[in-house]
Amino acid sequence: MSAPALRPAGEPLPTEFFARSVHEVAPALIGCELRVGATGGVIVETEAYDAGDPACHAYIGPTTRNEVLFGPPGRAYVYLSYGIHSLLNAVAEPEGSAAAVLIRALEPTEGIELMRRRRGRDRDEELCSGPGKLTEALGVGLELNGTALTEAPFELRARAWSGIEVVCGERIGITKAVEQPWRHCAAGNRFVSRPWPRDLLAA
DNA sequence: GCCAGGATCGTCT
DNA sequence: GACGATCCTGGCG
Repeated sequence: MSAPALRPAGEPLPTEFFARSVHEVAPALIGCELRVGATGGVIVETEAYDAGDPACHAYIGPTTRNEVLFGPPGRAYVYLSYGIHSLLNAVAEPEGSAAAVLIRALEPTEGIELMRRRRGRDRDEELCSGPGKLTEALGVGLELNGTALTEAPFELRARAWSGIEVVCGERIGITKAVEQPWRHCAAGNRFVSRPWPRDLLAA
């Protein structure tokens, strides 16, 4: 499987973008622009979950909850966490291979006033700096589970920033396979969900 | 500034 | 009946 060539900034991401290893898709999404309706921002933090990963919802096999993970790539997998927060993932890898990228943080760029109202916060750093926060700011709920990220209300465009440095480290908030360095961040970005540990490796 | 604890509910055992 | 891929608040220093 060969990696797609770099795309011009601002070009919509095609479905094939997601039809490769989740460990390629996760860092490639850093710097891409995600919009949902009138709101949006630049992706600055992601985490990869592959099918052989005990922390991945697909690890236990297909269920009614995780069936979207086993479907075609480029779809949104949205689920409820802690009974309160909707978390947004991008399904990756060819159909039948269940893997996904958790979108953990955005740098807000579009519809900031609307996001402030939805979040009840004013500071830009508090709008989308966490997986539960960004779904609230963007208005993403369970009803979008299974919809294509290449179609409305989603809009996903190629890397908006040039010369971005992506760093990786251990994932956050999980109890299984915590040692896997599958969290990816835009280096030095202040909109990530939390500062990364010292031992982060340059990727 | 840091940390402990509570909220809340769908999914799986 | 237990458990989260989380967030916010309040208490303490």
